[in-house]
Amino acid sequence: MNTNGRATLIDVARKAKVSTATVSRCLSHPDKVAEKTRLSIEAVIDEIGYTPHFGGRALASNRTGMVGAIIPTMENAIFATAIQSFQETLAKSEISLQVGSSGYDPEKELFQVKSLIAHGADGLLLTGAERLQKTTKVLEQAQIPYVTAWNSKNDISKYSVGFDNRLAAFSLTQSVLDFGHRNIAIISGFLENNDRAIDRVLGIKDAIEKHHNKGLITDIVETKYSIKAGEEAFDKLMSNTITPTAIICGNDVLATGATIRAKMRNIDVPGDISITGFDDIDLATVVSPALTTVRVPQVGMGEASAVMLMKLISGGANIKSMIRRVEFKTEIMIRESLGSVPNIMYHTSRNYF
Amino acid sequence: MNTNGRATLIDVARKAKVSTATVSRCLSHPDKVAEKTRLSIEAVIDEIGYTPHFGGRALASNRTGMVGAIIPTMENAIFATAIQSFQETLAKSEISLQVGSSGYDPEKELFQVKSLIAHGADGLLLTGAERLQKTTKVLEQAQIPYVTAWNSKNDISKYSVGFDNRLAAFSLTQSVLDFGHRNIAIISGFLENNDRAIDRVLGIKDAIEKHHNKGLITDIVETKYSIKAGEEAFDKLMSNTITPTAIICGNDVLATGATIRAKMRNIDVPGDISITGFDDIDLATVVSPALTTVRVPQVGMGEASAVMLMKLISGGANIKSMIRRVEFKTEIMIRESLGSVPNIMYHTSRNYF
DNA sequence: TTGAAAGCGCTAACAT
DNA sequence: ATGTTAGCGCTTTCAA
Repeated sequence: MNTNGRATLIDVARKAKVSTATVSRCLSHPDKVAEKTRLSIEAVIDEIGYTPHFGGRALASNRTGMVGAIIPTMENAIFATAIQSFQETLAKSEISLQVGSSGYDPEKELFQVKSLIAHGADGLLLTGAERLQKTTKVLEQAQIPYVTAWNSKNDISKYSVGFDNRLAAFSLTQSVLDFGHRNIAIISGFLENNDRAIDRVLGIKDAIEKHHNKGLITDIVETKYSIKAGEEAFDKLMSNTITPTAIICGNDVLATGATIRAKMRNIDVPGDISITGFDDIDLATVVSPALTTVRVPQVGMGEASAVMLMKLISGGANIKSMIRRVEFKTEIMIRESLGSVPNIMYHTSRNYF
Repeated sequence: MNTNGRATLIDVARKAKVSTATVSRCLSHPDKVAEKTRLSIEAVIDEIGYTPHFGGRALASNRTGMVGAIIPTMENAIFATAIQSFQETLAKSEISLQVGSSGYDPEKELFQVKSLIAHGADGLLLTGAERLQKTTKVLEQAQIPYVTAWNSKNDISKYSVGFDNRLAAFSLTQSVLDFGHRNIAIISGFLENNDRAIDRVLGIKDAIEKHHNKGLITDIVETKYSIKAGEEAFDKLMSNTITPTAIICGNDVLATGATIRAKMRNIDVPGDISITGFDDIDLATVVSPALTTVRVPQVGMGEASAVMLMKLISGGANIKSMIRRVEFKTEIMIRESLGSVPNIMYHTSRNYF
């Protein structure tokens, strides 16, 4: 018993009449201990409810069995789901996960990185490719392995798991153009410090350019990622002098907000206006009409980044030969919220009734 | 430099020409160090990118500045939101959070509890009041402070933050009965090992009993918490010989599934059948018709449990006088999905057209 | 297969 | 205000 009344290795050793070394071995390399010894040690451990002290272990072995992940927020299902599968994959190898959220703020991210390193994370999962120079410096000085997720571009020298946001947005926009839309508005998350959001906007512009600029971006509203913000952005767009026939949203949460507000205002989707999302979370199919969106491989990314990070941590010779980048494909999910451009003639004639 | 090339306190001390104690003090109690000394130490720390080793600190001080939380799953927004506010509240006091998920499995919960204790959690947040005896034993033997959330009953001797699931379900069911419903079905999460789910079912039964059993529970379907499961449960209920006029669901996710499936099958909600949820997450207002549900104080619970846990950890004399239980009120949100019992006459007559 | 003992990096009590 | 030093609980090398 230590001064806090907590059982220690020594207590176990005494009670089992073996040395601390044997108890330690029994825990870390059970196969190197005689069956009989092992059983009696395990009995004692159970009896006095011993759990190894993490600090001692970390100090002696310089490994914690813990990795950290920093995501913008757990409130968006897309991150929650990915982090859940990340965690489940780690748990299979008895690695635990410490989570921090940055709230899309690079300063907060730096703070969390420092905190996780200080707390002995064996490795880190970060969101997106861009961060403060200082953060990168801290990461390198700590020599801590890390994987970035959600963005497979702009990240040549590092380990990353993700998809091409720009390309995905490009494909989605092509579908929108194919439906005949020319006046397109964008509701995006704040672009500053958010490479995923920036890439998505760039992808949209790429597609319009490729169509010889026959498309027009009527407006870009930047706002926070919430349903309410999506609703307000929709209002803003509809109060402009040039209104869009299609709204491309930075994610499903924003698109859901826009769709809800359209319904409130008796604006038909997609009859009067088309709306698209990004991510394909549950909301996308629950809202009515169901959202045309981009399916993002949440679960796959969680698993792949866990596997990559674990390889990086166990290190050794195989690191040089390992895959540094996993790029997932995305899929455009065409659903009801995207339709043809409204026929102006019809609209006009309707006024006669 | 240690063997891993990581900077240590000694490196800082040498470079700053002071003792390790002074560096340590500079980090933990900056006010006890001369301004000048502090500045030069901080400069060195920045220069060589030193971050303190968590294990060493934990070992020496027996505090980690980390707490653990175990929730069933991050995929349900109700837990994600609560855990987010829990984390934000902790972060204000520079306490970090390690999250584990149990998947509603008490064995997994035990595993996570052990893991978090082993990793030096200063305290724990657990979900619900019931757990394996063994888990309780481990918690007590480790003498680790913990708070339970989501259930304010059945937990007299412990520290808890939550609300009365049974009472909330009771009130909700009263509303359902007030609308004239007598044939009521339940779609619940698996009841085994889930005290919140059990309490909700009990609350429903309480209300029906109070109405002199004029109500009838036509069926209880237990299933996992997913939209798809809610859909399938709806099908099951409609294939019974006695069909309900109202379905009370264990949470919003299940209710969303049921509502979606009703729409698919051209069954009008609430015209033909009423549906209620529980939690009031985003889904509840996004699905159409919007769900009548119970608003659960997600953010409040997250904050309150963080505050309570931090008090418990800092300990001292104030523990005896502190509040051991915070019980939040819930609110019934009446929305479109709950309506009057369908008029059979009308239904019959409709067949004439 | 097991034991003895030397640290791992840090904190805090005590000494200066 | 700063330095000295004894551990904190564990792992791991080396020896038996």
